[in-house]
Amino acid sequence: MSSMTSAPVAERRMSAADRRDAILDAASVVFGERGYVGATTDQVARAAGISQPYVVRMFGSKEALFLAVIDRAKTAVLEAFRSALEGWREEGSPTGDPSCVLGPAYFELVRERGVHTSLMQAFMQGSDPVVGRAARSGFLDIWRFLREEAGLDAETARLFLADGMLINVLLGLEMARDPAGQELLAQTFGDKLDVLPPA
Amino acid sequence: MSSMTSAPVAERRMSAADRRDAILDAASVVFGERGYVGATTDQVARAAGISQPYVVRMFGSKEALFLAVIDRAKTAVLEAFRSALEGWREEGSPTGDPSCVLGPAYFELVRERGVHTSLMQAFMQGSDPVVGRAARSGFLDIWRFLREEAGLDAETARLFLADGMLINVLLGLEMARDPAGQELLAQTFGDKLDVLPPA
DNA sequence: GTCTATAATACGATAGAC
DNA sequence: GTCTATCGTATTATAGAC
Repeated sequence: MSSMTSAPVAERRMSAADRRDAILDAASVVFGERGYVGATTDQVARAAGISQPYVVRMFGSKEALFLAVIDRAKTAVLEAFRSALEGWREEGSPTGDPSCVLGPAYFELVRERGVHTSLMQAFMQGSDPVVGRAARSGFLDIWRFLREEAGLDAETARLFLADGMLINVLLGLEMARDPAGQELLAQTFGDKLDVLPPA
Repeated sequence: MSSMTSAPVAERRMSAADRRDAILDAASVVFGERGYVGATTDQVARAAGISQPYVVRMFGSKEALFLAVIDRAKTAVLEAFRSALEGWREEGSPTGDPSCVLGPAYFELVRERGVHTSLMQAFMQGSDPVVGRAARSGFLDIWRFLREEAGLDAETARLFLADGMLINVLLGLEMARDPAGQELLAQTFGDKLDVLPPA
């Protein structure tokens, strides 16, 4: 009876791999909202429905957990970009600039909660010896993708990244909480960022 | 002999106002590097050359100190913008877009250490009830300046803000620490952001 | 105006049971 | 695979002296 359910839907016991994914899902959101230092392993544990020591046990340390979170977020961004780029190349590629398909791909990632914000929180930890190095490396991976794989020139890549950083900031600010902020969101990105955190 | 020096140059005793400014200078840098939660009042105190309890005594709480830091940073940005805009209007105003003088004004603020980064750290604390509200309010003040005082249309304001956020991120990443990062800086903003933190 | 000493708490991590 | 109990430490804030 208990062995019939195998989908990862809030079970008491999970395989280590499923549990790991569930923790990463929770951690992405919590780190994205509170930042690397501000988030506690206990908040991650509650969000994942398990005990705090188990979170630490699973990843070894808070630092290792955060590194796993930002690596997964970077991978999600790059996979979304590669998929969009491939689709664009298979089709007629109407305009000469692939950034018009990469932008929508970036917006769609907002649905996968915590991707933009956890990455951004990492970007602001440049002074941390370990996290800072990983954050720079992740940012540079995305830069290299834009320049080398997508073939954007430096100026186009800068404009694209700048828009991305503004999106990240507006999410980090939780701009939709403020009435005037909603107006700003509407004027800048239409309704694509009008997301309120569930809390 | 001791009463002859009155400039705020690392004295043992200062007027409350001078000491307050010195603490804010130190706090801007420390908060900018480590973030609101990651920075400790003790780190601020050491950077300011005084004791930790005195920092707290002076501002009441770490939260109040951070609010003072971001308010001062926002004011510095707006004053730099207003000054640049005024100069542009007094002259011939060659192009029709004031953002070409606001950009350089923003870059010059990098010399005033901690302005961009402490603001950015605040922007990523949107989920904090007190700090988040102040951060949104500060961001909206800058947005309103761009739209209403500088007269930028929504699209131009968005592009300008996006560039600003990218600048903030590259500073937060301390991109100049990485060789490949220096190359990125050179390709995107020339030598205007090639600043290494003294630490 | 500024310090030392310290209280109070929150947090990451470990030990060990089941 | 997961929990409870707990240690050690770092950090904000207060009390009180000078």
